Amino acid sequence: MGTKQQITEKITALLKDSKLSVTDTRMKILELFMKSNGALEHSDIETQAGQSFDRVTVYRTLQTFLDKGIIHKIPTTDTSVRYAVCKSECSEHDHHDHHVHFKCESCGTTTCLDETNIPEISLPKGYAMHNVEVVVSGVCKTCK
Amino acid sequence: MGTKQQITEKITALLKDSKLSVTDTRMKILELFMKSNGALEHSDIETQAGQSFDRVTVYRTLQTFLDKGIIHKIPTTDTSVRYAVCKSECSEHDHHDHHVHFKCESCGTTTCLDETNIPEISLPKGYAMHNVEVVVSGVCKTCK
DNA sequence: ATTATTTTTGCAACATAGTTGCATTTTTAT
DNA sequence: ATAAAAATGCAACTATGTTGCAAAAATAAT
Repeated sequence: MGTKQQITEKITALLKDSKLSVTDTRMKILELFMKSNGALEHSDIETQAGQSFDRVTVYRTLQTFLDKGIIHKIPTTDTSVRYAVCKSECSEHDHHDHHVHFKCESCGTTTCLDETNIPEISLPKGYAMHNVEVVVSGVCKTCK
Repeated sequence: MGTKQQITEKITALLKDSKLSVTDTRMKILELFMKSNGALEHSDIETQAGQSFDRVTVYRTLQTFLDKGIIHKIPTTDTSVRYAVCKSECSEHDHHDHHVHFKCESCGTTTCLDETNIPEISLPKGYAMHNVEVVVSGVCKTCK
């Protein structure tokens, strides 16, 4: 995991690589993502960060991270929007998260199963495929 | 597709099979689903039905249909919730929609590709799978 | 067919989620 | 150290979803 300072350095580097200003909000939110073993939604961030920053700032920060390919959204069947940090292969203009997302019905956590590949899906004639999202629900390793 | 009256009879039968009272709202909303070739979200229903019924009634009707296995939700990466009618194999207690959902980036329509099966996905050790959701995005047959 | 019971609907009020404009503050560049 | 650019916080607003309760409609019983 690394020391507090190592994480700080890593986050700073990530922001600079993405040509983003290094601000307290961005640092703290990225830190939350790094620490968390699952995906976060807006409300998680507000809760876990205390009352330290404005709702609007959180919305804008998440949007910025999305734009830069630092985080990605995970599809859900409710109104929540879940975000997770992207693997290094993702970039601003070449965004792909071809891994399986797993939602645990017991603890509610959503995680990215980075090792688990998505098998080929053959669409009917006439359909062009750009992206595939897979969300598996069940019981995770920890809850079992 | 059938005449107006045939559709009405079909919908009435569907409601009675699900042990639901036959009401104007439920008839009209189910008719919208039947007519639509794609998934609908709450706002679509309110728009397409005119101002004829209350927001709250629409929410409650959709929830009822979900409970009875008449419709199912489709995962999205935004805050919208999309619904589509279930195939006949679905029932109240045995709900499964093991087909691929396709979201067209051009026309925005989400459709169920009932013929397209979801391939096996092997999860890491320790994970138990209950359900799989697949959403493919790209360009649909019509828009191509 | 009429009435009684149950269910559904619509309204009001509320709660949560997300957006926009603008002034102030912070960050970065000079 | 200062100027320019970017990010933040606040206020106000829009959209989305929920709950309780009384009125209306649908089903069941007589």
